[in-house]
Amino acid sequence: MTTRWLSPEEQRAWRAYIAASRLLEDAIDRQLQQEGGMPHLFYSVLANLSDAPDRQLRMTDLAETLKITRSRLTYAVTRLERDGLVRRENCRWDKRGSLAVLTDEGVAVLERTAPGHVETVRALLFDRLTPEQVGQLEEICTGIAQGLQGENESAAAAAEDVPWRRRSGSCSGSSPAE
Amino acid sequence: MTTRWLSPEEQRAWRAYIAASRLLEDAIDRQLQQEGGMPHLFYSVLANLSDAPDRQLRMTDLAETLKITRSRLTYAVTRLERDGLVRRENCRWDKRGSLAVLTDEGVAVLERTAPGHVETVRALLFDRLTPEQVGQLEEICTGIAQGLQGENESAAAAAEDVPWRRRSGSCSGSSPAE
DNA sequence: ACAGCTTGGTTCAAGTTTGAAACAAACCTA
DNA sequence: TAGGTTTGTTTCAAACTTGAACCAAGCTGT
Repeated sequence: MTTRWLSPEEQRAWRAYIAASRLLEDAIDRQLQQEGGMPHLFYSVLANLSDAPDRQLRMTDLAETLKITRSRLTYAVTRLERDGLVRRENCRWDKRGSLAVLTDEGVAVLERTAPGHVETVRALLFDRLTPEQVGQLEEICTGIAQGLQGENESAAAAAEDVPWRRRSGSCSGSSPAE
Repeated sequence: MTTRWLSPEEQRAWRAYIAASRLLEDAIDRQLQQEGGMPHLFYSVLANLSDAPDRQLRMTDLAETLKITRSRLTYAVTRLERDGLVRRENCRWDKRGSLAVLTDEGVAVLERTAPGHVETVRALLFDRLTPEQVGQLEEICTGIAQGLQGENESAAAAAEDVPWRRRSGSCSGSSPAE
């Protein structure tokens, strides 16, 4: 079949998206690097741990919610561990498992860093969006993300006998947002 | 001033955005790596050159439209040059300058790779958006991008005597989209 | 109880990105 | 026109990412 190229509208949207996402991530990385000494992803690791029950999470679960590979997470946690912000513990239920635990120092760093980060996200993104646009953005991104995960999961599910997975419960938590 | 945290809606939107952009870039990178042997950024370099008059662009201009640092572009072009897809020439007007020129082989690779790429972008993004959402996405991203550049440029402009810059003309071109 | 498959994590090398120099050519300005 | 600043680009080391092994521990069927 002959390729269906992007329409002018799609093309404009695509280019705008690329530009915006590149600029936004760069800006946020720079801010976090300066004020927190770490890239955005590492901050997200801390933020996610702080939201988790007991401030700890299994590596795979964390990687999954962050949408990154396990090896990338291993690197991040290793670095954060070296800096004393996270500690590793082995999972008692599953001897293969490894838990990343947020240390007190990690909490402190997170609390010190969060305001500047949120301020930045606000200034660069939300202050420039109307409430409707916030809703639109969420809807668009949720759909896209679902589609992208759905692929893997449905493929995986189709290849599996058991379609539902049991996972350690997450949820709740009121802490320095991300 | 006490930090204004993100509202629940903003928080949801932010998380969804992070997830979507991470998954999307990963998927696109994987596709392009497999079928074209290069990451998305490198493809974009080729695509942008192919749109340019004479299939050539100054390094700085290219970096600017791609929203990346000059040193990042230097690396990309060096690699593409090693692979024979791009060639460097020195700018005659400005002996400091360097031009990146798309080679015939570069054109060929681009033409061979573009359909799969566009197909992917379509499947992962546009096929999941209504026409209105495409418009919304463009508007949102354009605004954000402008804001993010505006900062630098207005800061730079404020620090300059001459507010407008002369740049080699760009525009036009009908080629394997990006 | 054991062979074989799956899952959770890490390791390692190769590739890419970052940011701060280093350079050279162009552009003032006195 | 010499000296000082700015602009265009590259270089270099350190940091980060990727993907393909690899290893150990759980699970399965026999």
